[in-house]
Amino acid sequence: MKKQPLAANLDFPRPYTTVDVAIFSVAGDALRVLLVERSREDGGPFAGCWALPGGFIDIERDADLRHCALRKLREKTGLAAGYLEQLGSWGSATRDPRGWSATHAYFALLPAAAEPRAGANAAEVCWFPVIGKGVRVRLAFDHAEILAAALERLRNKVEYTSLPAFLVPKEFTLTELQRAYETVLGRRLEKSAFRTRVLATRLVEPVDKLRAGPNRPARVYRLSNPGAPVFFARPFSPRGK
Amino acid sequence: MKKQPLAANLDFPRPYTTVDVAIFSVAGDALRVLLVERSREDGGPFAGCWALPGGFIDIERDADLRHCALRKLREKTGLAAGYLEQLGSWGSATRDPRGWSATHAYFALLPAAAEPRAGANAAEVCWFPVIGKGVRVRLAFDHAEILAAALERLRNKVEYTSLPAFLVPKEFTLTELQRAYETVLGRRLEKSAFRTRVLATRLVEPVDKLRAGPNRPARVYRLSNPGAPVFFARPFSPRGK
DNA sequence: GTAATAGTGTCTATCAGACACTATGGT
DNA sequence: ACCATAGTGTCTGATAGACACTATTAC
Repeated sequence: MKKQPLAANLDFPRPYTTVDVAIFSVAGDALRVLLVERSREDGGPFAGCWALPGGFIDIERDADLRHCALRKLREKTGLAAGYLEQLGSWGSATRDPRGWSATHAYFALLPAAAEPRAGANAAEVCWFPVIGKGVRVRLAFDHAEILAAALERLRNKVEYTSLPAFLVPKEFTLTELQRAYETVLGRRLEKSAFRTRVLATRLVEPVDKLRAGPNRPARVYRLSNPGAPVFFARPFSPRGK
Repeated sequence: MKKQPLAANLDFPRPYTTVDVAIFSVAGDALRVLLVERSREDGGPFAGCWALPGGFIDIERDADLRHCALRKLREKTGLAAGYLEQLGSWGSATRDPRGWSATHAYFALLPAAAEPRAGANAAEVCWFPVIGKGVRVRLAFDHAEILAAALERLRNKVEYTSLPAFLVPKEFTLTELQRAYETVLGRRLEKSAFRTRVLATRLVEPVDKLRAGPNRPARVYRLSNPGAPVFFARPFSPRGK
């Protein structure tokens, strides 16, 4: 049985360590995810392939994993995330052809209105519509698997949390919020049940504004506590069983 | 703006990478977690301090993160886990005094009967009762935080999954299963509601045995699908709101 | 008034919790 | 017969979904 290495001897090989972020937003009636095109010139693997934004941890600049994820997000979108959650980690001997590597994956939600200024390397960044469990292009590394996990987590949580509130502008009507839920879930919800649920929690609070239109104006709301999501007691419709 | 390193130049500093496992089981009416005492001789940090079992990834032996976690579990308990789930990852410049490090944390559930043979280094391994959000001893690194997160995840999931079935021997009565739920939750459940829920799902199937006692014998059950946990449509009692 | 969407009230099926009841073996 | 625990039946309160109804603005 092999002993743990001594403190004086920490020079055994270590995995490459990266952070990747699945960044979602809604446009119209579609959920979309931000992807970057990998360089064709630096000789790295999966050249020209689309991938989740991410990269190596910079131990000089990143105080911790979350800060690293926030930095990736900022560099690609120029925006602060409405919501950032750790998704999990993927590590194996084979996921990167250069050797044993592990990535810490996050997922982020951006409000619809906020169009990313597409940071430093604009041409390489693009929104892709989500179709089923992923996107139509082949992704680098195991990013298809990570994206599928992010989508599963997002869709699960939408059933019993207020996460879609982070996909909507700061001020919104209840109908707009309901549309965000429906876009992520891929199915319609009952207006009455939706409003009852949302208003029964302390999720939103009314703003003293009305949204005009060719009809009765809608009350405008904002999040009561923009920092943290709300958990509902039950999912939207009984599943499983 | 700093560029990603070229493929030819991957020699920039990388974080130390470890895997840690919070291993739970029940004994009597108490939930307990397995801890190891850190060596006082190898000059490593937190000497003599209790810690979650874990250590550096061995890129020669560990095919992936999960295998690494299974290896740690096997080395400390000599047992295969009934359940092993990834919990999350913790990484920062300061959590390990030796430098930037990241750990991939898992949590595992062991059946009550299975007493660990306490692997290679028996004297250093010990079960500690869980009290509130952790244990009574000070833990190394940020392991108190990781343990608290594991407990929170476990207690949350117990509300709407069959996880406690992995804390119970292969064959069990419904009352024994209910006790496992109650031990983790820290509160009593209604017998009738509990049985209805458990039997309504395909969680368990009867074994052709009875458990004798100074009373009416109880039917013995086993898991229908020992591989995967079952998710219930609702938590045990409405929370939140 | 009409169109269109905002917002509310009512009914019902479902189900968890409560609790009392019956069942069955050991002594 | 009695005890202790296994296991079941019934009632009730809460609530999500369904759906119809009212409200309010632009035109």
